[in-house]
Amino acid sequence: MSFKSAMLEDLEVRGLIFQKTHDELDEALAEGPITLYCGFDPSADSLHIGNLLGICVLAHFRRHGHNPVALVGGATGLIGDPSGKSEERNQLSEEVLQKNLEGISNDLRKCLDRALEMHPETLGDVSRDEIPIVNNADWMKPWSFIEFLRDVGKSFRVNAMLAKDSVKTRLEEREQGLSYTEFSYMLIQAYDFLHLFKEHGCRLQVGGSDQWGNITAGTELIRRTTGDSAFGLTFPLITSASGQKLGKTEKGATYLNPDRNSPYEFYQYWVNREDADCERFLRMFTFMPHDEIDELASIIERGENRGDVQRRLAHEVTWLVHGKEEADKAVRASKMLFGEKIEGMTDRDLQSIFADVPSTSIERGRLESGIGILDLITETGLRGSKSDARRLVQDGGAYINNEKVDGLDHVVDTAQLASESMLVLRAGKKKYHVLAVE
RNA sequence: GGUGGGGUUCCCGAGCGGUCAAAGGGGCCAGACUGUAAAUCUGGUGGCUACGCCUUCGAAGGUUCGAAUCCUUCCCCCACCA
Repeated sequence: MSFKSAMLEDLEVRGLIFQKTHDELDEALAEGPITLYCGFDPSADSLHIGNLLGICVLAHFRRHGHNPVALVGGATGLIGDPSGKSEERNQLSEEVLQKNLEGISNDLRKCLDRALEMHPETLGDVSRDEIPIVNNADWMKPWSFIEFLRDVGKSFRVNAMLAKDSVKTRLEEREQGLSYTEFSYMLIQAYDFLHLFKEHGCRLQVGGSDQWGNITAGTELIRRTTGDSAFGLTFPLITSASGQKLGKTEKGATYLNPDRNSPYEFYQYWVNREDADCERFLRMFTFMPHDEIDELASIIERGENRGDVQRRLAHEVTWLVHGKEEADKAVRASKMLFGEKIEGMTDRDLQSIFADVPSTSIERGRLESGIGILDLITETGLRGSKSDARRLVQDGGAYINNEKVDGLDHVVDTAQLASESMLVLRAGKKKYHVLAVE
């Protein structure tokens, strides 16, 4: 398939087109910059990796010179989108919602701005204007129920609503059912589109493939009330090559907010992607030139990947979400946390690298006179008993500053500090503990 | 209420007088290999002042030089009968 617009061409290559409402979108995009939007659900105080694709799609549009608008669902968040949900959602209190709105607006703004500082070689002619972040509560709240039913509800056929996938699936699962509240959700999202169309000249809504029903409800409403046509475009639902949902780990979702998941954890999420996912993810989530991605892909194809491709991917995405400085730090921390000898560091460095690692402080005097390794391992809680600690050392699984402890009678003293006042103990491959003298 | 079977270490499960800190498997912990993956392989898996000692086999008593193993009582599970 060939496109007139560079924009759709690019999205196609990136694998980001799932469905679009009509092909005229291509012409519209070729003619010049258009305004488009994507909505984000305030179900938590931070977005997570599952939301990242929407951000990236907006960013791709922005880098092509179009004008994205981000919508946060201050109104819809009070209702709950039934799309793709098997059960009725818990309603959020106004207070929590407010906090969530601030959190995700913050995430959105940062990412969308950083998207412009990356890869100038693929950056088009763009506007540096601040991206509008709008809240649908601002225009939904003033409506009275009666007025909304008369003005907006009139344009919806229940038959059509019932036919939508999001509604149909829920009704078929009789156990769950669907509240009137959630059933009405699509009216609000449809009205959002109409509102943005009128007020911001917004002609395109993008979203995940599960949003198709809500998006087309919007384009229909615009056609009925104004006679104009607006567009919808969805991107595919992303799963890993092995079928895992994007962003999910054993511990749950990985969030964009550094207070929830540190930049290091975020970076690690991407480092741990399978080979088979790397090329796709590089295209979707980074702004690297395609020939550069081709090159990385060929490394994997030749079977020569030693994790470099993942590290490259991780650095790019971490930069987008947490900034370059944090991304670089995550790279350094990863080296330390995966075996590189720790020495000649400052307390500050160690503190930031091992921020999430448990630590114990100890009196300077005790360390000066030396502490047996077995005592140290039990006191720091790395092992629960001395017998257990003994086994660890015998197995060769005990490390100080990433150097293997040589024997059971090893004595630790101040000479082994890796920085002014800290040293790093390790049990096995991953379990770290920071010891600090006070 | 009656009869039969059973409660073993993190879990499952063998053991039925000394050779039992207790087979085997799972899990877990390490190590090797590797790319911070998976798989595989190796070792370990009650505690301690450690070639020895102490505490563990539902609970409490008892027999015995010696008990997870035998006896008594109690508690709890399961099956069948009423």
